[in-house]
Amino acid sequence: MDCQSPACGVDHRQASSCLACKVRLASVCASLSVDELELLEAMAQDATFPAKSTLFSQGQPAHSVYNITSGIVRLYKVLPDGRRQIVGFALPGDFLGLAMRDAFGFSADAIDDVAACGFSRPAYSALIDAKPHLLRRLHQFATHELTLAQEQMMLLGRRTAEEKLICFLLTMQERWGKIGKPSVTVPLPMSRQDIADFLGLTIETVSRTFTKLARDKTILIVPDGVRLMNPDRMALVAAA
Amino acid sequence: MDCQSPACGVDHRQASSCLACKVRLASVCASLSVDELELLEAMAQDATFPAKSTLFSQGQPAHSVYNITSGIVRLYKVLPDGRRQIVGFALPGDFLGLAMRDAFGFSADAIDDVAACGFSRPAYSALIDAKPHLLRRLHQFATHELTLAQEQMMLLGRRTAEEKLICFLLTMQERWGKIGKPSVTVPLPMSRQDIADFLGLTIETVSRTFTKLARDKTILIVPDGVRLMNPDRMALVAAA
DNA sequence: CGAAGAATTGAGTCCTATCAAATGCCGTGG
DNA sequence: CCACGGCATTTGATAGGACTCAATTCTTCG
Repeated sequence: MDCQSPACGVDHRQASSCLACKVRLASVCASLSVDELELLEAMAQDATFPAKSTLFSQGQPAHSVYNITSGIVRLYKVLPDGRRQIVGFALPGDFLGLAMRDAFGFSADAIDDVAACGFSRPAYSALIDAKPHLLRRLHQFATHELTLAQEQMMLLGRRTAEEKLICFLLTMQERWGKIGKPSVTVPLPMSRQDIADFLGLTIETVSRTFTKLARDKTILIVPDGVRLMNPDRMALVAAA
Repeated sequence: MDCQSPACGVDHRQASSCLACKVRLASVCASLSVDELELLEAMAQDATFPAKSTLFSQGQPAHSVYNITSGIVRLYKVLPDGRRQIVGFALPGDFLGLAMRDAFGFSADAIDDVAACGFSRPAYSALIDAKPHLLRRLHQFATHELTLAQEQMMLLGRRTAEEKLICFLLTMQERWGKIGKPSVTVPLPMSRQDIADFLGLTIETVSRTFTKLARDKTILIVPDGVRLMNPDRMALVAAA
């Protein structure tokens, strides 16, 4: 893997055991057998990205794909005048490299310290050709992402600021829950600006809406997150 | 194929020749050999849907997948209170059935008269298992859809009404162009309400924006479509 | 020709954006 | 330990773009 980012710390030793990988069962790798995992380890390059560094940028040739193993990544597009839309947050277990052809269609920044399992495009292609069940798994991931994207279109196009924020918090709770941290306290490592750019709002509106929900006793704002004080009422608002 | 829709006219004869299919090369079927196409013909069910009829509804068990061969379909989600978001328009060559698990995640209506090539889920699954290159093709389609969805998120979250409409018109021009109808006159078989629900606007705003663009001499409004009088200026606005 | 639906136009309002200022939060260094 | 500087966040005041409600005009089609 030729790492594109100056911030990228490539570990040129073999990836530490895939078998022991904490996110394996939640990732695309869940479709692989023990033998295949060993094969994978030989091809994978562990990479770490410090908080606020860039994994890759929109338009850059897409040399690698990544499996996020820890940390959180923001995926975003920008217009020439600077307007930014975050198209998703990648959590541990998520795969980066579905929606790109030769060049990346969006940029990706590490929000906190991120560890990822990288594969060069050639290695990735070879792997796909050799392992149809891996392709099936990738396709499952792609269709799942597509479903999420459609849900997000509904949110962006038709929901109010308060609904947007509530849906976002419930979605994050569910996503953290799926990777082993179910709790009414939802970690929010991203900034208010990130949340705004994900929900199609301004930072001020996000802040005001947080304040309003806190006054309502719907949520409790805690350092780097929120506690959901009334998930049922929130679910009612989110109900699709 | 058990057709779910009362409006659906299933043709229980074999599909008329896939080889002669006008949209084959633009569809998922482009990945198949002549032999495989013959196999496909045996499994496919031609179906027609009159204008304004429903192909399937959100939440309904997904028994079939479809290849659109003619006409245009709107794909949309609705909230309990009636707010609607169109997540896409399916044109000839497009495949319906990527983003669903057991149930359809969105509804689909024929806008004008639609012809489709239907496959039952079991037949579809069997086909995927037997033909890895078909799966690759489907995966290509899925990632392409994902890229479009991300572009749409940018549009819905960060663009103004005028930009939304301009981007929409250019996108439709390009899509019609790809299936063999390149022209500065862009057919718009869908209603203003459909366009509004696709762009996250109201019908009034869409109408006003059309009028404004026409006054600017940027477009010329014609029956069931528009003529782009200044594609360059439009492209400048759309530039991402 | 007339009815019904679709689209346009008009007037006024509201939600969210914008501009601006104050407050809070940390990490640094005296 | 605490003052300071820089940044993120919150809060306030105002403005504006899109929405809402309402009426008119245009199409389509029996």
